[in-house]
This record gives sequence, structure tokens and C-alpha cells, in this order.
Amino acid sequence: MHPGRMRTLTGMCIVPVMRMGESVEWGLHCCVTLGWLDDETPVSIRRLALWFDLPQEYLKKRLQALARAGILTSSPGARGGWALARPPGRITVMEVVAALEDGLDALFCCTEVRQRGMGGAPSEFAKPCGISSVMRRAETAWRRELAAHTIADLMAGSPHSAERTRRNYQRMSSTNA
Amino acid sequence: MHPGRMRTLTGMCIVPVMRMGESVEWGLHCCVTLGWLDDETPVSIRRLALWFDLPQEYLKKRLQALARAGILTSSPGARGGWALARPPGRITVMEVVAALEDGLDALFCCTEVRQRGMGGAPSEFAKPCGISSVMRRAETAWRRELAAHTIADLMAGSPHSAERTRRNYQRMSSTNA
DNA sequence: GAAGGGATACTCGGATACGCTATGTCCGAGTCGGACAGG
DNA sequence: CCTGTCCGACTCGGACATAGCGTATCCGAGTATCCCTTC
Repeated sequence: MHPGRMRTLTGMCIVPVMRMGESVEWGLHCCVTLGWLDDETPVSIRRLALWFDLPQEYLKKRLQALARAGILTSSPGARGGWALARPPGRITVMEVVAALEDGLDALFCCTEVRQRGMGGAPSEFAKPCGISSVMRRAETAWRRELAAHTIADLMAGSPHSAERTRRNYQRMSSTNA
Repeated sequence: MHPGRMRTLTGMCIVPVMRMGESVEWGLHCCVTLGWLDDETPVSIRRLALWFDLPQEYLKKRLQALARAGILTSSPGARGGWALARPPGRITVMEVVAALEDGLDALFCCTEVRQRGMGGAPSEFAKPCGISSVMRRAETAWRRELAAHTIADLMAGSPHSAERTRRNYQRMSSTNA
């Protein structure tokens, strides 16, 4: 178990209900940080985990998912590590969420309950289920909002965090890691 | 196990990832049907489960959640059953979803990762996390869309389903159940 | 016909079970870069 | 100086463990309706 965190990051046993995984937050912060650092040399998983105090092995697993989605690149060997695969302005938040939620087909999955049982409506199957339509509309609004923002937007959101990050990262690199 | 359904409704072992529970679909269909039936006498859980071919005991549990949320009313005793607690036009889809997802505080839960580890930003805590803001905006769009539709809208979506439902339900009531 | 009592048909809430997911850890295999030795 | 070898740092992918949730079932207790008996 990761030191100092017995029951997930929150310190208390969280009760996730219809919620995105924590790794979405991790992945987005990693993308933003990699964008800020942007100094050609990739960042190792050890430093990334140290930077945010996250479980190294599991973070690696999630970043691998981002690499499979073409969002990050990983270079093996010594001096290897992780970097953005594209300029931050061309990576949307939606992409990161979808990659980390492993596909994320639909928040609401219509199982055509209306066709089941004695209330079945066999003659109207051509028309889409009204419930499903409403759900889909809502989800589209959600996706559109997420797709409208990129990593670059997040980076620009707190300008002097960028410089502080670069400074602190250099300090960390020189001291121990 | 419910007959004919060994592994959830879909017939195959579904892989829910960041998804709403099936009971949301059940609950919405039940609300719409209760709205269509609307003949003063409440509908028993047995008929409701038979109507959609859903597991009776578990459906009951979910409808109890809707009752706690003030969306349905349940009357005990013989001739008891379930009915809408309010006119369908005053029950939003959002309410039903929230009740069945048991609170549904937030799709994305910011754990303030930015404060953790060596990259911590103690001086800027006052400003909200940009990632969290984007997520919240997207989720608000989703909620707004769900809150903009009521059970009455769903009922009106397929007009002659209403009559067919009433007819079939009467037939079901007279035959066996 | 009215009152009382039991059967029936429901609901409520708790206890239990199971499969799957998210989270977390560990390990072997592969790969890159640098150090180091031998010519 | 050049080349070959070795080692360390790093990634990849799989196996495994754990806790919590959604789904599902069952049971005891309560309650309202109906019917049947009794007066």
C-alpha cells in the first residue's frame, strides 16, 4: 500500500456512486504538468508519482492507457519517461476522460426494457425510446463541454503555476530524484 | 435468480464503466407507465415487475428509493401498491436519476491532487482548480438537460403507447394477475 | 344487519450473496543509454 | 581512440489482492382490505 494513504487518496473510505475514477484527475494533472514542463526530455513515472504523491505503479498503468489512446508517448530505457504526444492545444479533456474511463461508451445504457414483459411494444421499435433520447441529449451536452476544452486551456488557466512548476521540478531533479 | 436472466438483464455479463445503474431505466419506465395508467388505484410491485419482466424484489427496493425521494407513494395492505406522488409534469428526469443513484453528488470528484506531493501549490488554494471547473461546467450542462424534461414529456413522446398500455394492463389484470 | 376475527395481499426494512470494477502491488521481460574494459 | 560488454534506469504487460458497489434473493414484521362467522 502506498504510504500515508490507507483508503484511497481521500483518506477516508469514499463511496463512489456513478462517479469518474480518481485516475481521471491524476491523468489530467499529469497532462497539464507535462505541458508546463515541456522541455523535450520525458518525465519518468517515478518523478511524476513523487510530484503528486500518487501510487507509482498504478499511475503508470493509467498513463499506459493514455499512451494507447495516442495522448502520451512513453520512451523506454534510461532517460526514458512520459511526454505529451501532441501539442496541448490538440488534446481535449474529453479525450483524456474517454481514455482513462476505458472507452466510456455511454453513461446511460438503454436495454430496451420497453420491449420486455407483458408491456412489450413490438410495433413501435423503429422509434427510439424517449427515455434513451433524453439521456443521450444530456450526455451529448456533457461531452460537448468536455470536448470544448483542451489541455492548453487548463495550462493557461493558472499562468504562474507554470513557472512555479518548472522551478520546483528543477529543484526536485537536482536534489534527489 | 430471476428466471431467464442469469447475468443481469442484458443476458450477457455487462461491463459497466462509469455508467448509470440499470435501475434508472427501470425507474423511469415505471414512472411513465404509472403516469399513463393513472387510474387512482395504485399498482402492485408484482404487476409492475411482471409488466417489464424485472426482478420483483430488487425493483421494489429501487422504488422504495423513489418513495423516499418523494417521487412515488406506496400504500400498504391489500389493494396497495405504487403511484406517482406528484403530477407527471412536476417530476423531472433529473430527480429520478438522482434518487436512484442515491445522492449523486458529482460525476467528477476533485481530490485536490494539485496540493499533494512536491508539486504542491499552497499559495493558490483560494482559486478553484481549473480541471475541477471544467468538469463542473460539463456536469452542469448534463444536469440542466435532465432537469429540463419531466415524466410528462416522456409520456407525451409516444402518444398511442399510452392507450396501448392501458389496454394491455387491463387485459393483464383481468386474466391472471 | 352490525361487530369481531382471521385470511389475504400488499409494503417495509434488514441480512445475505455474488460478480465486477477501481484501486493498488509485484514481478519478469524488453529496451535504451552510459560506464567500463580490452584491443 | 574504438569497440564490445555489462549494468542501471526505465517501460511494458500480466498476475494477483482488496474493498466497495450494483444486482439479486429471502425473510420477518407491519398494515390495509376482504370475507366469514357470530351475535
